[in-house]
Amino acid sequence: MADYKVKLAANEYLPLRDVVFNTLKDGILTGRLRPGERLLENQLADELGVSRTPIREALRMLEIENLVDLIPRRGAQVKDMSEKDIKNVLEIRKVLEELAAGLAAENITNRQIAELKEAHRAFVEAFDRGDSTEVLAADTRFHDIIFNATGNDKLVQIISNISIQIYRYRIAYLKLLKNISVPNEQHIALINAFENRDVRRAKEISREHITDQAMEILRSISY
Amino acid sequence: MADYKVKLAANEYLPLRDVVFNTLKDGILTGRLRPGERLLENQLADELGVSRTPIREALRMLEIENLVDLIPRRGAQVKDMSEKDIKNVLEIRKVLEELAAGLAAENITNRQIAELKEAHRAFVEAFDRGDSTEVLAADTRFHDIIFNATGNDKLVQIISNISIQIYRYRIAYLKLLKNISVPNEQHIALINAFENRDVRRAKEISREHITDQAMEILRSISY
DNA sequence: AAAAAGTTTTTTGTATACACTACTTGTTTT
DNA sequence: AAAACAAGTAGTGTATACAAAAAACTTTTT
Repeated sequence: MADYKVKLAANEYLPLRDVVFNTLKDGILTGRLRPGERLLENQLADELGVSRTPIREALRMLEIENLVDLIPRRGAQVKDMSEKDIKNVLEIRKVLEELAAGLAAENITNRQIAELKEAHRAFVEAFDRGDSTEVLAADTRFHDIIFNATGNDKLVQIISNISIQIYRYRIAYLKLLKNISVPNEQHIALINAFENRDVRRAKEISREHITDQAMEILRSISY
Repeated sequence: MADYKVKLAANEYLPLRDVVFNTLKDGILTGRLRPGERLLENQLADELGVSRTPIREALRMLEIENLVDLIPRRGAQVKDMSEKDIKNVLEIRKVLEELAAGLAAENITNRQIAELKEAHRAFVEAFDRGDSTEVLAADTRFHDIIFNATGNDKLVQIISNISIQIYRYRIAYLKLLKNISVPNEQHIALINAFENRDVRRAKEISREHITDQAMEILRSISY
């Protein structure tokens, strides 16, 4: 009874490489580390209070995750994305989200639909409060529930992977969002389609939703 | 004039981590390293004649690439895929290949169409010779030409990433392939759609092609 | 003053050392 | 004989050392 704490502590172990990986990833996603910025091993090691070994391993992981560019003997830098890259990613996201919406409509549970409603409520409420960080968090949660409802783990992973690449630009777009009515209606319509297990309609709304969002993101980056 | 060799040599440099990464990747794809097999750092270091450092970095990369599983303090092993995982991947591949076929129909050059015909010719010829390795190589080439014709680098990368995960099982399927007439007709019809820049038709055939292939792969693994 | 050559400094690449955890084997206890 | 315990062994995690290349800075040459 008293040893659950010990067990928890045992599971809390994370290799330093993963701590570094998460720290750098977060830094890149939030924009604290800017595109093009050099990532010097010694400097990072000093800042994070570890040796170069876990830093280097984390950089290799970030390279494969497409968050940093790595040139042999030259070092690493935060990946920069061109407008074309963003367009390309959004194009992929569109078909994957559509696939996800269709699968979710087939497999979603009532419990998950309730969670979806709750996430949407938080989304609207955060927007009214003007809390753009929470707007993004709630929106991400809303979509994550859908992905998990697909029952396709690989899809969850791939969408999360490509979403991460454009996360920075999605923040920018949501901060500029003045009117919530369109995404609001789309979320409600999507929940509705799920309640009716209407695959065709869920795909249709999803496609629309991502297309609209893509247009807004692209507009917001070409200031 | 004489220094092109020097220049080549200069560009030939690859860090050991990348050499190790490529070696292990190839081993996993060809099946020399079996699913579930443990990858011991010391053993690999001895076999490849390098220290543990590049081995470890390569293992981190392979983890993110989803080719190995990595449990902290326990080590790495070649990733095993369940039938469900394979189904999941094929489901994703279907929509991405369809997207690729549509984009390719819009953007493909006559030069690329010629390459496509050549790859298809090699495919048929290898099949007639009973050379299943070359069948797979030619088929891969055929699809790679299409991906590159999309003009969407991110798509190329993601499809290659997920294709790699099921590469082992695609080999098995192609080795069992007794009759080439269906893929043969589909390839020809696809080339035809490209020649006419017929987006809708290209997508349709692609969907069919991958659906058929998926069914065959799934049948071949559930012996 | 600009270019070239040489020198120092910074940074990455690789190997190695040591600590600590997980596993194995053998022993003791019941 | 099974379970519990205790070495001993093998393996991963992290830090550090040194080599080699790239970058920055100086000096020399023109």
